[in-house]
Amino acid sequence: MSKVLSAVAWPYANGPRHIGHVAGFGVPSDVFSRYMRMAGHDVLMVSGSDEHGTPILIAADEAGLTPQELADRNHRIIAEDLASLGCTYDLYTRTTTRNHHAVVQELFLGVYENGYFVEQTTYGAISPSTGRTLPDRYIEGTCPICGYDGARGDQCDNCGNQLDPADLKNPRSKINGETPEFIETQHFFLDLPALADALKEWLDEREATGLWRPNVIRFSQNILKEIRPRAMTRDIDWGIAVPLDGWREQPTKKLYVWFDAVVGYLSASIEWARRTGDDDAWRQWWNDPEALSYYFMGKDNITFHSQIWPAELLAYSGKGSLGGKPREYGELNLPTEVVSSEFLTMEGRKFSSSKKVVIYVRDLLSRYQADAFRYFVASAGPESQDSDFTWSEFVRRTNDELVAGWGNLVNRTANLIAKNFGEIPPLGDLTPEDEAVLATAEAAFGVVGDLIGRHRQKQAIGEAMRAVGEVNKYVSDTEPWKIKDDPTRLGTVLHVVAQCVADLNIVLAPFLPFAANQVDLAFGGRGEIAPMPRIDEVDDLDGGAPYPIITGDYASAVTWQRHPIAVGTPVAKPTPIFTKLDPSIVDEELARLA
RNA sequence: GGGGCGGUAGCUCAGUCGGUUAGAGCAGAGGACUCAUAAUCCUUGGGUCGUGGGUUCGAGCCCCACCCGCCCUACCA
Repeated sequence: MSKVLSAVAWPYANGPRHIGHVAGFGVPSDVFSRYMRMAGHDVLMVSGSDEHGTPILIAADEAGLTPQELADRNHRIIAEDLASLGCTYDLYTRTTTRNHHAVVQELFLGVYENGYFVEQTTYGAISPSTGRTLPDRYIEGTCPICGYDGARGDQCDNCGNQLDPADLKNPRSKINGETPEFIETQHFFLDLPALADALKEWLDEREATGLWRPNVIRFSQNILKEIRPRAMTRDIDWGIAVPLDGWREQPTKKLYVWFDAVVGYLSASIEWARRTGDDDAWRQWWNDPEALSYYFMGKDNITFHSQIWPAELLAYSGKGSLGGKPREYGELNLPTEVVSSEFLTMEGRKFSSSKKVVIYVRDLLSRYQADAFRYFVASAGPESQDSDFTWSEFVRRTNDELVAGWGNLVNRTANLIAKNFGEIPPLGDLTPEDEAVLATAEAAFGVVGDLIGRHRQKQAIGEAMRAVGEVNKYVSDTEPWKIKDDPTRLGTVLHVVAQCVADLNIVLAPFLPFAANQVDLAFGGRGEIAPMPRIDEVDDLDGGAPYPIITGDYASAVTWQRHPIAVGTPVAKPTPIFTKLDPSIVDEELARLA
């Protein structure tokens, strides 16, 4: 039994999230966390909405809202979506809480006092009308190399060269068309070179475990080679103030959104502890070197989780080449594992909200079962390479595997028992094939659990479904419908099948939590083996505005082992648990994309 | 441009340290069964492992070059 931190990527709140996002971090992190709880570990699963930064400012301007209003709206939508998916966060919060601001500033001060910030003057573009930084990608003009007129400040899409926005001819703001002003501006840079040795040591140690996905560890080691200081402040009026005299008062100097967002893992843990009434409870996951931490994200975020965030933690803890000592949070644990997924594409194309190549989470969940989507992601998601979501494949996986395989096994088993006994019959003498199928079902706990623990969820659910197939085969082989004149043998067979179904239902529960409860209910249980998250409306702990969070009581999760079924438990004729999809939905959904 | 990942059956993918005849699911073909949402079970056809070289007794796997897709590299997040 270990302390396990499940640190889940923070969705950016400039709009609702699409299914590619939740396929990358949402479903895998929940499957892992559910399993680890069932296996007896003490899991703390945290995340929240990432609400600062330029894109939110721009989206708010376009919508005629303040950034806070926009963030409020999207935070609620994203939280509802994640809860509907069944994601069991101990706390899903947001970055605009006063607690988060205070924790970020404490981290900043720790890093600052230990000397890991350097002040540098840079030359950058601002919008003359707002005084805000104009990020390179929001400037366009004529490429100085090829003369293409639609070049962005960071790169020319025509010739592919990387550019400096100051070199663009006729530069203009993509936001409002005005000519940017180039000014000198002071910023704090995180002294990554002073942390490089410590980062390398940590990565080497992690690599030696052999547990990280190869591309993640290789990529992480590689970016260490060209390490340089990175700006951690911005000229922007939406973000967290720099907690230093002379900076705090400046309305357009804020911490870089990425400095702030990754601190969310810590601030959310602290907020969770404060809400439980034990203010220091978070320290069991952060200060104890034995505690484990797993970070779930898409591959575009690897650099922030295997370099920036560990660097912040090392700097705060005083473990870089400049030394130093931690402040009140003490020495903080570095990630045990950065679990990065690849990308999901949509009918062969990249997701794009503007091009309408998109399926929002809530649209999908309004028409289909959350478990059907979770099954698709677990069995066909972008776990270790990019994968493609197509509606025809979604229909096929749902109908041919989930409904026809697992759903049918559950259904035929409950039907046979309801029809012949109305309750779980007693077990008679066991034949070798009875023993074999029981052994297969029980072995699934070890096989599937081990694979989930090693983040091989595709293989894990494949093994679970293979066991489902073997039980289906057992039913066909024993032909219980032909042995009605031998009630003892019939009862034995049906008891064996019911036990296997109960076993596999637990094994599948991390993947299919909604179905797990329905199956449990169908076989006379209370339907509570897979706990569900809830949304609470809470007050800000430090006097800010109220907001919704995801939380829940997950202690009741069934344990990861065979629970012998009780003879005499009533079993009624079931209603099908999974909905079979009409193939015509493929055309309907494709029409929505056009 | 630089770094990285990938390309295996019609589709989606697995393939450990280089080792026998390259696997699974689905789709296709044939059969069995009837408890079950026409579900299930059995049998079966299907491959130039992106291309071209190389190393080796032996290459899907290692090396080189090239083609294609994707990610990172940027003050997006």
